[in-house]
Amino acid sequence: MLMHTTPAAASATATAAAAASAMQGAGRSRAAEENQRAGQAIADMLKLVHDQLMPQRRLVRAGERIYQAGEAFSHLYVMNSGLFKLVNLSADGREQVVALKFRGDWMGFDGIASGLYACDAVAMDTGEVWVLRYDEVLAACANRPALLRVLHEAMSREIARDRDSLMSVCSLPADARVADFLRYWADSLAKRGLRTDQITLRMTRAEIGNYLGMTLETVSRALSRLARQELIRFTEKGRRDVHIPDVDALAAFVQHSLAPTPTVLQ
Amino acid sequence: MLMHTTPAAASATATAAAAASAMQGAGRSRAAEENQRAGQAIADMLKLVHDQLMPQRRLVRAGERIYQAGEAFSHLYVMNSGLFKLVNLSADGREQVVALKFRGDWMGFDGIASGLYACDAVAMDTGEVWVLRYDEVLAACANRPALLRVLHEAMSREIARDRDSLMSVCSLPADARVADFLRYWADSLAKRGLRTDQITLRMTRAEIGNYLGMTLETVSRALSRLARQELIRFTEKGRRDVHIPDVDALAAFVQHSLAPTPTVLQ
DNA sequence: CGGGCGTTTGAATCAAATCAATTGGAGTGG
DNA sequence: CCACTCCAATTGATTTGATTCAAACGCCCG
Repeated sequence: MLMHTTPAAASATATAAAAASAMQGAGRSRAAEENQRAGQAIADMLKLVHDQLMPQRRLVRAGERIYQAGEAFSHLYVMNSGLFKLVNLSADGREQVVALKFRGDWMGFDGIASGLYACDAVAMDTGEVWVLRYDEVLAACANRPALLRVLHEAMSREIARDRDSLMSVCSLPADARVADFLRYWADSLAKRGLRTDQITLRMTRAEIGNYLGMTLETVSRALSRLARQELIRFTEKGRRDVHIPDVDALAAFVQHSLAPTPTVLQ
Repeated sequence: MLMHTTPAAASATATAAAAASAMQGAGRSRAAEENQRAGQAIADMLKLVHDQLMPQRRLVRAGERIYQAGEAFSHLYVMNSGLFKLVNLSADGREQVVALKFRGDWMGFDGIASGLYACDAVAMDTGEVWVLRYDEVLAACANRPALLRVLHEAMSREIARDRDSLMSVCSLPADARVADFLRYWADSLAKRGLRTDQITLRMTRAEIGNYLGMTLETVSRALSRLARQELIRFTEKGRRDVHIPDVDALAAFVQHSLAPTPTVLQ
């Protein structure tokens, strides 16, 4: 069983936590800076929305649905805290988690075109969402370019993200897909100023598998293999909490899983 | 080599085609109506964009790239004719077709958030795209709510479509995925007032496979199996042209490929 | 006519799904 | 506090659908 932690990787792992706070290496600190900028952008966006639109706040608990597929579209939602999943359902009853939403993300865009929401938005944790009437948002945007800008950025980000998901599902083997999922989750937390070394998956293996296009057993095996390679670690009690010693090592694992040796090709 | 057309499947196929053609009644005509409405909406949108923004026209030939991943974002593009693919590329050099674009579709949204285009937009056929400076679009939207509406609808549609793609890739076996791809293509043509019984795929098997997350051989086999079940037919010369006798039968095939018998479940 | 691609098809292999059994916590109630 | 149930998760054995490797075909074009 190939020991994947090469000396380089191991030292990277060991220093990662320290580096993040002490911010020693060039690449590392640039990533950290970028995350901080992103975090500031999210905070600024929330402040702008809050000040300009004075949204109604709504508290949600795990399992609550903010909107449902087929319902008439009327509102957009901005997450202030918590965690949501968006669940698409097809004509024949298949259900599929198509996106995860964190603080600062918008929900409901899928309903604009057809006038009906295309998916369910389900809270996976207690949290607070801001409720915005779409027509009021539009009205407010008319004379506030900054507001329109953040709205478009949110939609654009969603488009780009959905495509990354598609790419991951289409081109990565199971283990790498799970690794990429964890990497993305950690990244999302980092951009929001939260610690990334210890993340609590509020999803069952079945839900993760559904999101990633694989069975729950495959998710479980993939996690076990990642743990065996020390790319992740489980906390003593329970296996819902995942410790990620080094996000970069996870990212590297994803990259190398397709190109064993990046042969000099064009 | 197991003959895949069991008596049950064969009769189902046979009756599906008959039913669909016989069913000039309710379902069929409603779908046709809907397509016509969609076609009108596209035409209206193009007229609006044309009149309000007086876009610069640009003619493209197969293989030309309208924009590239990493390039600074500045313009949006609206397709007036032709066919485009959007190709994402990852850090490690994987390439992935993430979307197909037809007349009336917008391109470039992915660049708004980050300020850089996230993918390549490649023409697959000669065509005409309208070139719009994003800042001019925004300026024009300020006092023209209708323009803002069509812009948002385009983004919304893209989000919804991307999620449908993800769902298809995650939850359908290879044959159904190819069937769903053809169904979607035919549907897109129908919405644009074009004939759907005879479609010309301007993609190689390798490209289709890349888009659908499978190998070119699997695409080829899937097409052969669909042809054997008479869900599609190849024209005498060449196998780039696909004849779809009945789009509804294709859709039915997709639906039944997961739930053999919709057991009375909940 | 012959080379070069794109496609098809077959056979072997492999990764992931399926089937099945077991473990491990969280929660409940005696 | 322990026994009990229930559900999530893990792990193993087997099957299966898709990939890989390989060969042959058909078509377009110089």
